Amino acid sequence: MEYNFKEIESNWQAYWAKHKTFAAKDGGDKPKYYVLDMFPYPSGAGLHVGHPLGYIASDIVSRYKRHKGFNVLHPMGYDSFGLPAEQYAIQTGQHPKITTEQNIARYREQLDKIGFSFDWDREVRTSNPEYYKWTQWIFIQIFNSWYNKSTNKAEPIETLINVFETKGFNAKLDDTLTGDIEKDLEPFTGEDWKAFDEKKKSDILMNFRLAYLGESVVNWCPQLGTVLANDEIKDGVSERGGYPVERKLMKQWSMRITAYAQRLLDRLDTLDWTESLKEAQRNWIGKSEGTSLKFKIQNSDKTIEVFTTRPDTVFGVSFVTLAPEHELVESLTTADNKAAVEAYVTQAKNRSERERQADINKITGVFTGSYVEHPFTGKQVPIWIGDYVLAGYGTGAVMAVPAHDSRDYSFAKHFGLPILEVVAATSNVTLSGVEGSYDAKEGKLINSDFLNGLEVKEAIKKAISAIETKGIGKGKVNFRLRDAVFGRQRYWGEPIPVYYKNDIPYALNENELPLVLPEVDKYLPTEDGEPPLARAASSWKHEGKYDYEHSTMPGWAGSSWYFLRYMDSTNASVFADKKLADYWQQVDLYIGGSEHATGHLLYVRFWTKFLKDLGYIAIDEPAKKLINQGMIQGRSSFVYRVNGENKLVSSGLKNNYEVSALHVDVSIVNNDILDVEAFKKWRDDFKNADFILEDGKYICGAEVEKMSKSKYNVVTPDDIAEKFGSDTLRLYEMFLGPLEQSKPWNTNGITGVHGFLKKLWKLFYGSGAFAISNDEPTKGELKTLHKTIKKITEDIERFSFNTSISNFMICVNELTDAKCNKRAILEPLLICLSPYAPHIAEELWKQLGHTESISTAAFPDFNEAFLVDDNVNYPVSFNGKVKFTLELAATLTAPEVEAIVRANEQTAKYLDGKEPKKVIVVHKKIVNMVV
RNA sequence: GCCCCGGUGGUGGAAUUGGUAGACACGCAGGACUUAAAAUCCUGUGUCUUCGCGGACGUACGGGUUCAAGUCCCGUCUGGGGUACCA
Repeated sequence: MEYNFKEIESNWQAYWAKHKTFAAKDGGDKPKYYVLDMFPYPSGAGLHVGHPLGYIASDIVSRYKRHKGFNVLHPMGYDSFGLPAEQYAIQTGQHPKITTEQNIARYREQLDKIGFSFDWDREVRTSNPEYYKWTQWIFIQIFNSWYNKSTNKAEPIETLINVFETKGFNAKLDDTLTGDIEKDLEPFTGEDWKAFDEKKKSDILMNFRLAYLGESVVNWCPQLGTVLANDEIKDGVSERGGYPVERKLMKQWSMRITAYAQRLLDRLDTLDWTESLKEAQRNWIGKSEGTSLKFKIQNSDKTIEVFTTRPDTVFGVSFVTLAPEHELVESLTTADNKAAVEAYVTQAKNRSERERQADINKITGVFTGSYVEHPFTGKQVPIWIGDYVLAGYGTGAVMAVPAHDSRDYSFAKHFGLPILEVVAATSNVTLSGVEGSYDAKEGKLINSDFLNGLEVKEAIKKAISAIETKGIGKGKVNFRLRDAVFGRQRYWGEPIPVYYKNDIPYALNENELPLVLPEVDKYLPTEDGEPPLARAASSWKHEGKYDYEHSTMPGWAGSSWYFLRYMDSTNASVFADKKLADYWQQVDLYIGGSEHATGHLLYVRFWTKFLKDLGYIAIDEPAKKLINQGMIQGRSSFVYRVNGENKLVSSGLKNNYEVSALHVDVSIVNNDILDVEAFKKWRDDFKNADFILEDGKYICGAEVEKMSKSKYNVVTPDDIAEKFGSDTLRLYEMFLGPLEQSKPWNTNGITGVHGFLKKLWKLFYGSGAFAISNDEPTKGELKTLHKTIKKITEDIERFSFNTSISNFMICVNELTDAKCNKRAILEPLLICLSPYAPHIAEELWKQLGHTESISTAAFPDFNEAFLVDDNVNYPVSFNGKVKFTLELAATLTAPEVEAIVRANEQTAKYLDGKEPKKVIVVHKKIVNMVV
């Protein structure tokens, strides 16, 4: 019988679905193991071969862990809110719900064909009201919480109200309450608080709530009609669609992720994630330690506060620079400079994000006309305005030390400001002065009064203590991380469960959830620029009276807790039962793309810590181990048209002509050879074209690009499954190379893995009919088997799937050579292979007479005894170069080996009568003679 | 600019702790079977040199440590990704 993969695969997929073979049990004696894939956004284009790469890897691990006796949770779902379905809705009027459902159906069909062992009973969809009810619920918990710096965790807002009622609040003294994360507020007493009206109380609490409504400069994307988070912007344009982004001051819902900055940073060290990913998060969080320092403004009682990481260079300050948005700009500007400053500030504020990035090297600024006093020398220091200083970071003002900061240096050079050197570079570093500044944190202080002669590190300490003694500043930590903007002015997202009464936002009660997304007539903003939900406003009101919030949640809301919902996906009374959450704990293995490094993976860590703080779950990190699968790029094929003629020239001859390259559908190209007839059919306009061939073939050009419809280079898993079967697809995707590595898709080697499966089949069906022997295996056969078991186990444990496939090939090659069809060998081999190629493994397992799925079989143990060789093949080298090998008994000791090698006649040849200076024998490894 | 990860045959890649570089697969060449093709099987395949035995070279480049380096150290070049006035 032939290896009929189509029949085998569809049969077993039906069997698994019918018997719920892969349903996880919520408890039991087996240890648990949770394998999670980053769930997909179901796009209209369907899956291409790049998407399942990570799913195949996680499926192999899941199946392997089941064989190893684990209770495995391996779920799948859909991140089903998002922009593409909404953009499509705007164009066509079709409800995004319908588009989304169609896309999900298509995804499901494709996923099923690959034979994944998902527990589909636990599927989640973020756009289902039963799901987003709990996303809204979590939002409300966050809204109703504040961050207590002294206990270092989130607490219910009531505990804060309690403090206000009894002690009041004073931002200057109350470090524990503010923790440097909130804005300055007018101090008030407990009595004051009780006397405040509802609105005032609400406004004050907004400064502390972890989900809050606040005015902030946001990234506004006019084309998408919404604000975007920093991680949704790439190169100054939106990640989705590539539209320009502007800065705009808006009232917005935000999440106070900055409260968790330190914890998000600290816990990274304990995670088994790749170093590059942890590094990306560290950079994004961007902790920097320094000090605040106040400069007194001349002829005024006001001060300018700056943040610096180099207080040691304070004697090198030659000017102070303010951000154009700084609140003191107006009051500091003297009459003479007023016109220039106003013009500059207006211009700076209106520059879009993209313009700022485009002329990053263009130095602009203006003098205010005012001066501050140097806190130690008392000398006057001019105050400038420059847009290289960011309003949102630190205090929005810097002390400029041009000799030791390259940005200050460029500014000083450009405007002819003095450059004062205060750190002498260590001898091995070139001194500054000529071109550029000396930024390094090493060297000795000079021209710096009481700091002279100190090393930079000591000088920093001494400067901070001097500053603190003088009461003009204190040691401080700053983070680059910003609070996450949480509102989106879009339709297809979770409604934010808030309504407004007398201009005060109130969260809904739990029993009012879910707040279901209302129907609207159009998916566009209203005429006066309100978000689409405002279109429903006339009938969509809380208690029939109060307006709901009209913005919706961002894409990352639903994905920030979905790993918890899988534990208890259908529970209607809680987001996840505490018992189940305690049982499944955290994700043991999480696989997904590295593009989520600073978005999803920070947010999900944030929400997990929050839920832990409030006692809903026991863990504070979502995933113990995380692997980033590489991207599979497309490999585009090209034909070359001779300009101005209906003539196509093969790639190797194209240099003889003036040509333009045209993308050609990769499905009609095989090993770079174009199927000319198919091409004529595909492009009707070329049906009469001349083809200039080389060696009778039309060779296409190729280039690696992103896989996309417009480049005609999309290969779907369905195409491959149709031609070779899903087991071949699974093996081939793994065989391509290391999981983490990005690589272009190329089917050139697929026949190799397909041939491997056929060879395996032949071990059972060698003579045409199924034939298996119950004979005792030979020593050699056992060695082959156990070597394979050992390698495969090691490979899976270190996620090296490509080498597993090679090892299976070696094994089957050896068994084929040995003409082995023995049950004692083939049965364990099938179990090893079943995580990789489950359909063929199940089928042959059944042929062997088993009635239960192979997934219930225990993974075979490997026995070291079968691997021990009687002989060792010693490479003998002279001066490190191997000249010959010698097969010697393994029982020989190192000195015995040396003696035999010395006595060998070939050795004599290479020694040429000389006595070796030294002989190294590494037992059971190698012999090296130094001549 | 800064940070991270890479660079090995014609190609994808292997070499887990410093111990026979190139496993496995593709491609290519030759052969068997076949009227023919497909499928399958066998042999060869890093480069240079040699009729052959053999020899020399070889993991981006230049140095170093070591009996021994793809692997460790220093420097350079180069590709990819992230990030960017973060004081």
